[in-house]
Amino acid sequence: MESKDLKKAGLKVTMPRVKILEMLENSNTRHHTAEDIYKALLDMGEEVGLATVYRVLTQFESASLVTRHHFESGQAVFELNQGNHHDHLVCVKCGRVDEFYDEIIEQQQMKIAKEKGYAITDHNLIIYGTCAKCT
Amino acid sequence: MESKDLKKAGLKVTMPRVKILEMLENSNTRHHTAEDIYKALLDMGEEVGLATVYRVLTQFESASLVTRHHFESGQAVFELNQGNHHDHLVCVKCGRVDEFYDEIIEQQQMKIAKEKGYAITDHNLIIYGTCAKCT
DNA sequence: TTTTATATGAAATCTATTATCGTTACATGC
DNA sequence: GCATGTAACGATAATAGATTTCATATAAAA
Repeated sequence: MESKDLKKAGLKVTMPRVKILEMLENSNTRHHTAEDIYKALLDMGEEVGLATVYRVLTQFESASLVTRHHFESGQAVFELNQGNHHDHLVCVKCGRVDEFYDEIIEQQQMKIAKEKGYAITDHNLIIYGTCAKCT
Repeated sequence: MESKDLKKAGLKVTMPRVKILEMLENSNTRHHTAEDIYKALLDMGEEVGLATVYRVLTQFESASLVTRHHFESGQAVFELNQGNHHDHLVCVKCGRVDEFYDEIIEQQQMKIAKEKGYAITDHNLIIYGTCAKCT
């Protein structure tokens, strides 16, 4: 039941919010642009405005329900926050996105930050390349 | 003498290109938006169009004279390629930017890309945190 | 020089996103 | 269950960053 998540985040349970959350949860891909979500909802016969999709995604981000990624395309990509941290591999040809988590890199980052006198709050690692299909 | 770099890159030696290169080399900050560069040139009394700044930066990127970074803000940031690859530490409080290079992380990235079937073209690692002064 | 291809600036265009504003609908109290 | 105030909505206008267009200017080859 998603409406609990919305209430918990201090957001009124409205049709667009529920539909967008549902769409994100039921989709088989994890990364979506605002435009993607908008079109998917239209295809499902839902009447939602594009402005609302942007608004709701920003609210979801504030409520830590989704994460906004800035890949190289110039358009923001949104991902549902379910569980663990991971980083991304992005194909520069077809746009495919893979995920990975590497303990060694994580630890190395901690070490570097410590050396430079930083207290880590977050980090962002994107590897760009051509995927197996596009090579 | 920068004109050699331009010729080497197969670019005609024109006033805007020379001025932009000079500006990047003489600036005390390493990261610039296109808009920044445009305004800096105007302040120096140079007549250069914004479109030209964008065009030239893109050409410089193709020629590996500069690197284009996509930070959180969504707008592109350009950095002169002088010497070696490095990644960034960004202070979330004061905006300070430090640089680092870590061989272990570099190698680990290669390994991961290989495992996932990717041929790396580039990567982008930003660690966010609070720097020593802001802690 | 003269020529020729390339680069330029100004303005138009495009794309992603945000703001505005009159209308609609959620949820709380009656 | 219904009224009512507040928050959210959708359509559209506006903005910001970046790119394209096109007539003109200019670097460098002949």
